[in-house]
Amino acid sequence: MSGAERRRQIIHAAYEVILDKGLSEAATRDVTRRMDVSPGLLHHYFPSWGQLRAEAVRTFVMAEIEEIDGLLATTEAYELVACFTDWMAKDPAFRHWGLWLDAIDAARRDPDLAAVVTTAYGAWHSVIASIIERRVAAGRGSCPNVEAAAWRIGALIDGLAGVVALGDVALDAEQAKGLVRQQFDLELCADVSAA
Amino acid sequence: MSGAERRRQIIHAAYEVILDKGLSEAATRDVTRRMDVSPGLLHHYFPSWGQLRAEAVRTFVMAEIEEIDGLLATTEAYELVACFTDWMAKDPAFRHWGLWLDAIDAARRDPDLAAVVTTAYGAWHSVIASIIERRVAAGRGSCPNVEAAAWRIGALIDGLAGVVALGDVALDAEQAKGLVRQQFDLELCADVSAA
DNA sequence: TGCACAATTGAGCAAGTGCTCAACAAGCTA
DNA sequence: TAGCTTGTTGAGCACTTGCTCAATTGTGCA
Repeated sequence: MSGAERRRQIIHAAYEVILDKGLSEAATRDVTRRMDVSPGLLHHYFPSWGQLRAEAVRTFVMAEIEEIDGLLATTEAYELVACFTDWMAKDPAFRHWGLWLDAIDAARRDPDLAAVVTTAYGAWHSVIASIIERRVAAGRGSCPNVEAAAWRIGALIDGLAGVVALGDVALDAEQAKGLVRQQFDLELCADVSAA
Repeated sequence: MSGAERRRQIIHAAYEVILDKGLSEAATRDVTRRMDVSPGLLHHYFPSWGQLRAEAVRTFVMAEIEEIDGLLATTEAYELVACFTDWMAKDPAFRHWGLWLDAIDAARRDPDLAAVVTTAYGAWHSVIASIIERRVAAGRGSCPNVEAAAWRIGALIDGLAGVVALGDVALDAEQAKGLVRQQFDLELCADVSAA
């Protein structure tokens, strides 16, 4: 197998392991075992587990953002919010948010991950801001401070993801969807001046 | 030293270690080393590290909630939001949110922690709901759906805590404070019907 | 065919993990 | 004083962690 292909395969296996066991409990041997290769192979391609971990998070978090970005690009303005919230809650257990929540948490102690999360956060912020801008441009509401609104919606989703992914009875994916939709409504007709 | 006192001391030491190293990296030996006692002592008081960990999180998270609850109890209605946001951002680096973010994240894989987080989340939700209710009762705004508003504000704060605690330049504590204050304004004069 | 270089192996190391357990110390009761 | 309970010790076990490295395999070029 070629070097580049193997590299990609390792990143993918690492991603799956992290999704299963969580960032902090995933181990190098989990990855090699899943690929059915020797434990040493991993370090032939990646100098350290930390770097592979960050690379795996980067690859798949950015892929998710590109996915929703592409989806929104072919969506009419009046359907943007519905499209966005549907995508957000595509898994009823919010399982695809696990990696992201893990990454935000671990980034506080891992500089490699911090860089990844910071970049992703910027992209995420842009996606939300562009939804608001397109809706305003289409004459469907006004928004006095798009930046602030985008920050609020982004943070709201992260927070909701934490509760829903908890799997408790308190809040399910559908309710979270509703709450985010209402937030868009609040932001798109509000008259609150920026601080 | 009496058993009960020693127990409390261990919980406190565990809390400090967790605050330093994070939930997933903190170890039993860190706790005993910090107390300058033998590694075995810990298991004389707690059957497992997981249970001590959950107990430490429970103790200090509930203490935080009682703190803000007590603070709000002696606050006039028109100052409630300011009091709340000041308390929320009492540390400019949001360091006191680290344990809470850690706990939410780890709770997905740790049933003991899940129970703690669920309870705390309920209390947290009540604190926010009561702020809204008291402001409405004082004639300072209306809120068509207090439950939904409280969920949104709670999740918003968790999400913002994640960004701010990241320590990046993107968003600081003061900005987070402003965003939460604006959210209260949005919720307290909005006319969005519940889903 | 032979050589070179890459990919791959797997034993193994040093460090760290939670936890056990026989032994010891200290204080209280009988 | 003797005995018992309780707090405390620390060596040690079985296991996992990331990572190393000499040895081996395999593939493509000369």
